[in-house]
Amino acid sequence: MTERFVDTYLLYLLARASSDISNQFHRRLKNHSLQVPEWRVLASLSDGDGMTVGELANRALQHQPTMTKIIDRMESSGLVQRRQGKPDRRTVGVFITTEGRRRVDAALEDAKVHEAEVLANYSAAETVRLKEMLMTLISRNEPQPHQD
Amino acid sequence: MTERFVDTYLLYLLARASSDISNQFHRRLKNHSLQVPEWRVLASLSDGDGMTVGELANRALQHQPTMTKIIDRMESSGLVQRRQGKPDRRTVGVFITTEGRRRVDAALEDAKVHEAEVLANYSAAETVRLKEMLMTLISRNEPQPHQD
DNA sequence: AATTTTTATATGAAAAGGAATATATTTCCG
DNA sequence: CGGAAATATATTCCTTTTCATATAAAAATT
Repeated sequence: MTERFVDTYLLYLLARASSDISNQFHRRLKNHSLQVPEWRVLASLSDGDGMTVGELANRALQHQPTMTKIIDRMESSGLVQRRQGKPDRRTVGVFITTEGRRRVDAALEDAKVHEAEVLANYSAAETVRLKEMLMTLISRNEPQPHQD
Repeated sequence: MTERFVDTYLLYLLARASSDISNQFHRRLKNHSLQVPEWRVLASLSDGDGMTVGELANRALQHQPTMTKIIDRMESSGLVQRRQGKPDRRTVGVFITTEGRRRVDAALEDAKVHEAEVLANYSAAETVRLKEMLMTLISRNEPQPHQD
């Protein structure tokens, strides 16, 4: 078993940790009859009062045209609703429906349980430390507004 | 700006950090005329002597049928080559070609430079600590062999 | 105020991905 | 040994994503 470049490459470690642990949870989503993009949208909408398509795309780490289509499908299946809200009439507000909320609530509980399991071997202090490191990494690497 | 569930959710922090930082690097890949899956495969193959399709799928965090198709495309464009190697004749070895190596070498240098930039504000000790935490997280959450 | 530039969302064609399954080979176990 | 189960890869069909661009509204410029 040779030592390979990617084994200590930060981007690989992040991608592998994210992928492995997310996949664990995604298997549980089946119990809630939710697809991954649906979960991401509903979780984002769960504790605010609506977001625009663009905000959702950013939150759910998707491109904007992808999010438009995800919202199309979720609107068809009654999980969310589009509604003009803001004075800026270019934006489109997306709101969770009663049915959407019903479906996401159980998944949210499951997410908290799953997170606790993942962190079961960590002390509270270690958990905080881990999350702080990730938040620092994120804030230091926020996407720059596009420029050529 | 309300505090939302996902803002402190471990899976979200991992996905966001991975996504933001990976996207930074993926923009640089264009300079090397490499697509993301091509980069992942070539980086995986760069310092060994061939891997099977299954090993590559695992390394590159892709499903096996997806990897089969990635290899199809990369073989067409001359970056890798399929070759039976092992005694187990079910497996198919994938090897980097001279052209593949030529293309990946510059990208590898760039990856190291980029990683150094991302970690510029971290001391050596902090860098080690961050990577160790990720490696621990990974080893504690390795995918279990499938069972029903 | 009219024109240009930027920003937010949507659309359409092409590419990629995913789930289920087929095929070939190997391993397991009576 | 011989058949059943398991494993590695490929294939098929269908869904989703991506890239480029269109459209509409707002902001900036003159």
